[in-house]
Amino acid sequence: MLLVEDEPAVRLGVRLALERAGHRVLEAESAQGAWPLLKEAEAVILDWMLPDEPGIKLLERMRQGPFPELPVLLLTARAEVRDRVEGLSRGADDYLAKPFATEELLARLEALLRRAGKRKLLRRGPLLLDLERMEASLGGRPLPLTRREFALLAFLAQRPGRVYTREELLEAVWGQDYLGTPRTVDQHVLQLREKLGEDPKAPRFLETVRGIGYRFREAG
Amino acid sequence: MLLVEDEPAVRLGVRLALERAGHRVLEAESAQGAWPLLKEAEAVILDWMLPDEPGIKLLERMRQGPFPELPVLLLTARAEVRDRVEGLSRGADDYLAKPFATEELLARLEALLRRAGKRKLLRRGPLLLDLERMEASLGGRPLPLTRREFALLAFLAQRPGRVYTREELLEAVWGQDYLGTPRTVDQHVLQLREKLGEDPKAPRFLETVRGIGYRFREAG
DNA sequence: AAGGGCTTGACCATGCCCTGACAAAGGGGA
DNA sequence: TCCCCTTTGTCAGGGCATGGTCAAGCCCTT
Repeated sequence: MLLVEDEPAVRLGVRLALERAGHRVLEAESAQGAWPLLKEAEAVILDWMLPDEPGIKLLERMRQGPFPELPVLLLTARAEVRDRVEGLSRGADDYLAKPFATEELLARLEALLRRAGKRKLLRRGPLLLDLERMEASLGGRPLPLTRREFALLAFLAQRPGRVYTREELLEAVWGQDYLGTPRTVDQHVLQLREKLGEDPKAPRFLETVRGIGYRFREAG
Repeated sequence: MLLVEDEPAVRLGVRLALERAGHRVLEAESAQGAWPLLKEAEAVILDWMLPDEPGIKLLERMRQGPFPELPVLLLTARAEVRDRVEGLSRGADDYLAKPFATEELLARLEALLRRAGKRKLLRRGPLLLDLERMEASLGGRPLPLTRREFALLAFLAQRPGRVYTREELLEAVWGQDYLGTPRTVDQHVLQLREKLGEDPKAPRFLETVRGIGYRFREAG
């Protein structure tokens, strides 16, 4: 997620909101600074006015250049119909008028990503699972998980609050014909907890339900 | 029971198996054909690949549309973890890899229906017992119970007003081959009363019937 | 051959469960 | 009413099942 915005206060606010929502954030203060970061980005939040050139100019170069598809959300101080039309016609996928609520921003971004990538994302607080790519991130930082770990975590996170026995987990994640100790599940839970930075006393995500099994903690 | 499968041979085989097991079977060969039949179905057996669109697409539309809860068993030729994760993450309740034994199918379907329908809740005034999750709450607050405590309380709460001897409780909750003092029951009743915040003089839930045993107090 | 992922068995900490002992309460008879 | 016996409440300690953790080995991929 690339954030191109020259005003520090706005940049900080948006950045924090994005990270809270599980995005990894790159920043740039100018069109020039943004250009080399584009190839890292899945989407761009672009200010209309930038110190070196109008954001819309950058957008135009992107569209005619190597990034014809990259989702762009345009931030503008002017909310006039005229600007809106201009922005969209020049290749923005959506726009948002300042001042805006961060929730609004997040919601639009979500919609944008969904429309653009049709990627299936599973978000649980700071934890983000990209089910299509089998990639995970925590608080914006990429989280390297193995296949089993990812599959187990994704399965549990699918229904927060529901408790699964080790046998159910083995069947769902390992396959119905799997033979092996139920304790294997424990081991993977251990690995996951470590990678997730869980406090052994008060896990944020993976809870043990003594005598039964494990569950993903409900939101809140 | 709605069966969505384009290959006639498979469809026939599964259909016969389902009917032998006492299910009424609706059939569809495509996603499009399946849609209007959904509202009749108690559960869906859905092929991953269909002539008009992937079964998983249909599933997605169901989940986001009018059938967020309908149990779905996904049939897939691919048994890879990746597909499994994707399928389950998109809202399937279970999956089965082709080729499969019809017995296997029936067994899973059975489990599915049981799981779907059997979210049994037991409510006794402010006390709420979720028999599936083995979770209890009192007046809206979660009530942490151990396995034994929960089993004992749930058993007594099944029939309020009925008195059980310690021997009956031991047999029902501990198992018929259990050896041990009947006084063990007392201990667990004690624990339960404490957790339930009972007034020793006038218990709201767990009553002692002197000379006989215990009972769950009748409502009112 | 090397490396990483997966699995397993072993060992250890924790907390549940059970028990035995003692205190308290109920109930019947004089 | 008082006494005594039975029944139940309560407490604390120990055994044991359960889960956490570690390390070694297997297997697959590179």
